[in-house]
Order: sequence, then C-alpha cells, then structure tokens
Amino acid sequence: MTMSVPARRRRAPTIHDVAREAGVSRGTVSRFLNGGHHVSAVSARAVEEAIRRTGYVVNRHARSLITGRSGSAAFLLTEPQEKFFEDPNFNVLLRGCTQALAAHDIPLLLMIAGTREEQRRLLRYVTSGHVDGVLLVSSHTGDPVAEQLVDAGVPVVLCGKPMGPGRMAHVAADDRDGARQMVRHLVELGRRRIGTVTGPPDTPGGVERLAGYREVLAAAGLPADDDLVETGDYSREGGERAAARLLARRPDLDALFVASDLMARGALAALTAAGRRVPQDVAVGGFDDSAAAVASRPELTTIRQPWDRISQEMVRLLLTQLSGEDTSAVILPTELVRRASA
Amino acid sequence: MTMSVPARRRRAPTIHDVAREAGVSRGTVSRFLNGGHHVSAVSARAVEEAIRRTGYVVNRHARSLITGRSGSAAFLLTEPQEKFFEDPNFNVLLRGCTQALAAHDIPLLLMIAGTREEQRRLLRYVTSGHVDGVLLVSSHTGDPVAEQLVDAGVPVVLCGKPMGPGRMAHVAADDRDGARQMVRHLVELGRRRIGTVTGPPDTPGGVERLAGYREVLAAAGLPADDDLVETGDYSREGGERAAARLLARRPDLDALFVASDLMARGALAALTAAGRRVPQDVAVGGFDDSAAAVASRPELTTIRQPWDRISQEMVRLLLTQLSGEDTSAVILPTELVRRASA
DNA sequence: CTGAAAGCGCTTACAG
DNA sequence: CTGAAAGCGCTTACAG
Repeated sequence: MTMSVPARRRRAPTIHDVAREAGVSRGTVSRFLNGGHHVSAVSARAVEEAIRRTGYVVNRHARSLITGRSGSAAFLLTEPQEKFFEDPNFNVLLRGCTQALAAHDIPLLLMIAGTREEQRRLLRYVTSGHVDGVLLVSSHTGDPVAEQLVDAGVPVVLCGKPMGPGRMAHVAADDRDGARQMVRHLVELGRRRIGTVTGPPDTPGGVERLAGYREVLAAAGLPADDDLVETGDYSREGGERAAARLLARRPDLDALFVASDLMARGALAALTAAGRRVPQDVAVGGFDDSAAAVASRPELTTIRQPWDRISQEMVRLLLTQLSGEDTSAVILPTELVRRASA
Repeated sequence: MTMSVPARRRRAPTIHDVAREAGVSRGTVSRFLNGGHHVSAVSARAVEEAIRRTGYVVNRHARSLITGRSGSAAFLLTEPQEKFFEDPNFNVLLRGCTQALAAHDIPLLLMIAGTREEQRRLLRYVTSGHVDGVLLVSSHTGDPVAEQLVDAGVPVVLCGKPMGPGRMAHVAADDRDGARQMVRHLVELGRRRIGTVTGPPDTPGGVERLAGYREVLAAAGLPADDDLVETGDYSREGGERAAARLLARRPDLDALFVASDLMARGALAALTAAGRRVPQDVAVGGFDDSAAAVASRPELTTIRQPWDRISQEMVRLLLTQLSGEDTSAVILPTELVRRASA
C-alpha cells in the first residue's frame, strides 16, 4: 500500500538554502521571517517563493539559542493527576488557555507535577529554558512551586487568588461575591435553615465562599451556627459525605449552599438517599456552572465562573510579563444561574 | 517576608565559565557532561566542583542545535479533550509513560489535538524539532495524524492496534483473547442468552472484542443472533442507552458482555432501571479493569488490561526508535478479574 | 586524557 | 532596504 519510501529527513533546508534560492542574503530572509520589516516587497515575494519551494521550516533550537526564548508556555498542574481528571473546570480552563495562546502562535504544554519528584524535574525543565512562562493551576495555594518558579525568574500567572504573602500575578473569579449572590438567592426563596458544604480551608475558594455565606446570613439575621457548616474536598464523594453528616446533625435543613458543582452532585445523592426532595424539601445551590451542573438531576442552580474570560486574562497577563512589564491581578465577576435545584 | 531580591537571571553561567573555573578546556567540560568518558578523575572532580560553584545548567537550546535532539517526548491525544477526561484508562497510561520516561530523564509533554486546526499546529510543532518522538493515543484509528507524523520521519509508537494498512510500531493488549475469556466465563456460569455492547466499529477494540465474543458463542453452540449485539461509544451514557435498547429487544437476556468498564457502569444503570438484579438475573462482564470497575456497584467482573506493561513497552519501543533501530509491535496478554457482577 | 577549532542555524546591530 | 559579520552556547572529530 505504501507508494513511496517515507521521506526520511535528510538535511533539512536552512535559511541559507532559502537565501540562495531567493537570491538575497540570510539576513533578509531572517528579517522576512521575523515580521517582514525592512524588507522590500520584491524581496519578500522572492523569499516567500523560496520558502515554499524548499519546504523550509525554521529551526527553533537555533532561534531559541539567540533569542533566549523557547516560544512555548506551560499549563502546569501541581496536584495529583486524579484531581485534574475529575474536575470539569480544568478541562474548560485548559481549552480556553490553549486557544488564547494559539492566537499568538504559542503552543501550550500540559505538565502535571503532583509529587515532589515530579516537581523537581519540572523546575529543572522550566528553568533550563524549555518554556517561557507558566500558567499555574492548583487549588491548594501557598504552593511552593509557584514561589520557586518566581524566584527563578520565570514568568508565572496563577489561576485563583494566592493565599501566601507576596504579590503574584493571578486571575480569579470573585468567590466571595458569588457566595453572597447564591445565599441571598436562597434567603429570597424563603429558606431559613441554610447549611453549607465548603471547600478545603487551605484553598481560597474554601475560605472566601464560606465568608460570603456568613456575611449574608448575618445581614439577614439568620442563624449561622457552626453545625450548619461542613468541610468538603471538592470531590463528588467528599460532597456526598459532608452533606450526609450535615443532614444527620441538622435534619431540619431547608437549603444547602455547596461550594462546587461536583460536590453538589454528591450532596444531591445524599439528600435523595435520605428521602429529601430537591428543591421542595431542600434547595441546593452549587458553584462553578461546570458541565456537572447540567448533567445533574435536577439541574443545578449555581454560580457561574467566567472561565473563558479567566483564561483570556491569564494569557494576557502572561504575555505582558513576557514583554518585560510587571503585572498584577484581575478579579472577574461571577453570576447566578438559576436552574431547577433552587 | 521576602528576604532578598529575587535573583533575576543575569547572564547565566556557560560552559566557558565552568571551564575557566575548573582550569580545563570547554571540550573537557562538555565531555564530562556527556557521560564523562575520556575525562581523568582529577579533571572530573574539578569540573564537578566548578559546576556547583557556578550553578551551571546546560543550555538545552545550544545542545539541541548540535545534537538535533530536544531531549523530550510527547504524549499525544488526537481526540476531543472530553474523551480524555472521561476515560480513566488514559490517566493510568499517562502516568505509566511519564514514569517510564522519567527513568531516562526524558520529560513527557501532554498534547491534545482534537480539532483539525490543533492537529495542524501540532504537526508543525513536532516537526520543527520540539520533541524527539511521540506516544500516540487514539481509539479511533486510521488516524491521519499518525500517518503524517511517520511520513515526516518522526518516531511514533501507537497505543492499540492500528487499523489502517502499513506497519506502525504499536503496543496493545490482546483484545480478542480478552473477550474470549470473558464470554467463556459467562458460559461457564451457565448463561445461555448472552448479549454484548461493543465499542465503535472503527476502533480495534470494537472489532476485536466482538470477534472474540462471536468465536466463543459459536464454539459453545450458542445463538449469536444480531439482535444480541448493540454498538456503544465507550462512554457511560452510550453504554446505558445501548443496554436499554438490547433489553427492550431481548428481555430474556441472562448475561451481558460490555466492551468497556465505563459502558458497563451505564449498562448496570439500565439494568437496575429495568428491575433486573445483577448478577442474579443478568451477569455483567466489563473490559479494562479501570478505576470504574471497583467504583461500580456491584463491583465489575472484567478483563484486565496490563496498563503498566503497556506504558513500559511503549516507552521501550520509542527509545529503540530514537536510537535508530526499527521497531515492530508488542501484544500483551489480558486476564480475567472476577468480582461481583458475574 | 585533553586542547584548539570548526560548526550547528539562526538573529541582530552595523554600515552602507 | 540590504549584505557581511559577529556571536548565541554547545558538541565533536582531530591532533596530540
């Protein structure tokens, strides 16, 4: 079936071949390649032709050696791989970042470094110049990797608010206000005994969403007893267990604010198992507006995180840093999405 | 909190600095770096010291420019991202390959190219030398990307048997024999009306596992009517729908061989919804022995794919190709794992 | 075992 | 606008 011998790469054409073919100098070819400034229309056309005829592709190693740039960026996850696979938000974020960078012709490498050993390798890899910058995603912050990268002079943009000291470039949704919107909605529904399943206390989402919940209850003059609060781990199972504990302690609950859609699905299972109807007996609000929200039965009322804009802003901040400027932070608004569960 | 000004990268130390510091030539330093052959113990020690003192790290762009090697490999997925996230097998495979390559100090880049546009970019990226070889995963074969990479002279190893013509290096589990083992098991359980949910007909698993099923039924003298066969798409939902159709058509089914664990979980849901008990009324066998198998209720009897060995072999074949040798294929045995569902 | 030298393919001031 | 030239940091025969 194979018609021709596969074209084993012989000597690949270089800029020199193109120059000879086009009848110009290598300098001119290079200038054409790098934006075409100071190249006459005639030369440009000749070079263009020559590139096509020779099948020339730039040797990125040679280019990188001079420019000190690799021309690519990393999407780094400093969590165990499972996390990544389970959470639908990562999916959306990764796709968004890939597309935003593609518009600048910068490929995005996905790197996962959950273990210490992987993180050591990663650091070596990045600092040895394979990548110009890093988009870092990890829910648990105070992440040592972030610090180490920044210390090594690598441009880094975080997804989510950093919890440690020091200012790091980051993009995040307004967690606290999102929580406020949701709990306010539950209150307006007439609910009075509103529990919450939070994220881990060492994550910004865990802290901020709980704070927003408390603010609204206080403002509404509703009880915010500690036994209305349970901690989850952003996993579906964790949400189910947390909701079950809550329900055992407070069978009189009439609403539940769950700090992620995935956990909310778990909570739904716990409620169903306990014979509660949603939303009639217990109204349930999630957070994220991820794929999990619409896959759920009933569909989840939730808080939309603007993932598209988050990824766009992350890329923008990274590019800014690459061009040598200092960057700061961007906080994006969240929005209540009403569906069936509350 | 920050004690010192972050060490902004000034001029990084080069091999030249190390040579001067160690009192040897750059050639000697380079030889030390590349295996230490033809370097006296004394020189070696001096270089070692100098490297530590200067904090030297090799500039990989310069090295790559000469060797023509990037020193890294890609784990490429030519499917929509969702696929990747849903299927627990990918997770295991990715981790296995990463570790096997790490032992050779080769970082693995995860690249996802589901759309045509992404595949174009990818091809440019890989052929421009960013990566020395590709581990390619895609269930639907006859994948044009694989052919294109091979044509461009890029070392490629496939996971799974290629369906197209031409010989491509690949590693796969023995799908057909796995199916035989499972169906034989169902027959030995005394089941006589055994249905199957297959994978897509354009995937090797879809074809081979169905073939194994048919072989055993024929050998056992059992009916293998077409109405006992439904096609799934390897997703949980697909499995659920397929099983429901099967059940509607053949309410007398007493066993079901489902070509993936994920689909088997869907099938379980369909059976439960139809009021069937598993395994009493209908015995269910899966395929993969993925995380889904033990997460399921009841736990799935299934066919174990040796993912660890598969990833090890994929890496071995890739390294072989990188060293210039031709490679062929490796087929690994599968194994029946008995749990509760059959 | 080791140094001097050539060269990998490209970019970028520097003169014109 | 354009060419000649220097140089990025490394590896690798080639002589010794």
